[in-house]
Amino acid sequence: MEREGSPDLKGAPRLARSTTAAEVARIVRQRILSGQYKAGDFLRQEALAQELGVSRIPIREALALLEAEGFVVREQYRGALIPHLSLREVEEIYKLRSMLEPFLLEQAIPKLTPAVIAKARELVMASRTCSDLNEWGRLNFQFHKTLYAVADLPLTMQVLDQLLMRADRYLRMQRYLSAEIQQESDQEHLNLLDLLEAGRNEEAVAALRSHISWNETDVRSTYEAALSGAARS
Amino acid sequence: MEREGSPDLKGAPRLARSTTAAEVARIVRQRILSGQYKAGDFLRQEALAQELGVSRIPIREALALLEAEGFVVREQYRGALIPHLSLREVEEIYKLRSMLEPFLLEQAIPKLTPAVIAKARELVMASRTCSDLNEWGRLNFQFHKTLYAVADLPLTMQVLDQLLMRADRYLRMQRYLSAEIQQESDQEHLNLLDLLEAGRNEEAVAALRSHISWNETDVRSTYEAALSGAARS
DNA sequence: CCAATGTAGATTGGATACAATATCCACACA
DNA sequence: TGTGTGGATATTGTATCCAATCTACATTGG
Repeated sequence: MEREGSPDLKGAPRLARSTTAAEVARIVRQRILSGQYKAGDFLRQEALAQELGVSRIPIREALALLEAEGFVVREQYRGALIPHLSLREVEEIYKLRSMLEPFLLEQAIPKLTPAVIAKARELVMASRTCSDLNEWGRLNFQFHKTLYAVADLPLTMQVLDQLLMRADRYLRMQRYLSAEIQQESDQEHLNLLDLLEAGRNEEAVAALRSHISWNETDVRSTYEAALSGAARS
Repeated sequence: MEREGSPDLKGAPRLARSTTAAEVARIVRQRILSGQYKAGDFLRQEALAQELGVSRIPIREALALLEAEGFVVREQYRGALIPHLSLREVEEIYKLRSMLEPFLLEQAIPKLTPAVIAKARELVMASRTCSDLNEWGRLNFQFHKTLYAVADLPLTMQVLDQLLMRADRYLRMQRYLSAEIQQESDQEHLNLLDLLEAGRNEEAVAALRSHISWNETDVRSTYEAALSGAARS
């Protein structure tokens, strides 16, 4: 009977789930992103196993996955540690995004169809009336990925995916402090779509660059404000 | 007694090994690169476990690692499959390298010291007198990574690391057909170091771009030659 | 009082055995 | 010839056990 919201995987639907490890990774990832698990915490295998109703084996595979994604750092015989956010990492993430995303957009533009742009516009509209933090982040991802997908560059997309997931930890921090940034972001997305529809491609790529750059500025200032608020190294 | 060369991990030295899974991943990765395991093959857990003298637990974690690195694709209830090489992936790898590596070199240049350049020169020299294929690839990696390391951009380096490992599968294919490409590559590396030492930084970055571009041309032509040799899709 | 040492509990890493589930393949059958 | 069914095979996951190691705390010596 109990199904939705229950963390127990035993009763989870057999369909719509690849492996238990992947599902565990998904749940733990969400919890790290949502702040339920905090930086500096160790993820205890036994505790996770009991809470999710699975054995330690898939937990360990999930932790391996999350390590590859940068969500935890595993130290031998000590456990899986959630790393602290760092300004250095923000700078790297945004530098890499500003290299990858304009490239992806450029490659995508010749293959863009009205249907793709319509789909992207739908995602922005949904994001504007979205109050849930997790959902907003997901829609944000989907927007970018929808546009880039037509470029058909799976490896590049895979690299970007991991960057966006990492960036999400910082984006969420920002959301706690200022909410109108979301509106600005959505507006910039719409503007980008308008430019693409009008065939003003170079301006669109420039707008994307500027969008990413502004995002970085926001995240950085939020990060620094958070640091000055709480005494930290 | 038996130690060197034995694939059995039971008797491996306790030092210089983090976890069994990481060691298994390292061995399997080498075997994929060296062609001992071929594209299209499935890696069987039980077979690997028996051959390496470990249980299937670390094997499974190793396969998870290798999947994150793109060396295998795991299909549920079917196993870990070594993916075929593809021209599309070559193009993506080299496009990404040509974005990341010049950036890394630019960031590294202000921090380069004579000691670092000397270390890099040593690596090229060693690579010139190196007959072993595995060793040559390792030296090649080390050369690039030594220069970039001083930029102190760990995330970018991690991304590049995975790209270089993937690229290695294609580089090795090339080596089977033409050996003098190695000499050319070494020469270009030396040239790059000369430019850096002379402080001709922009020329050095340009030389790196050209080096990567030439590499791609070589790999592509080798790939296409191999395809025309063996009938394939 | 403080530092070094030592010991006990907790935790990870790994082995083994076993159950459940899905895939693959060969063989019987229409 | 084409099809489908059952067993062999392989992966996925569970349960249990043990060794290696880390952490915290207590003890001891100065």
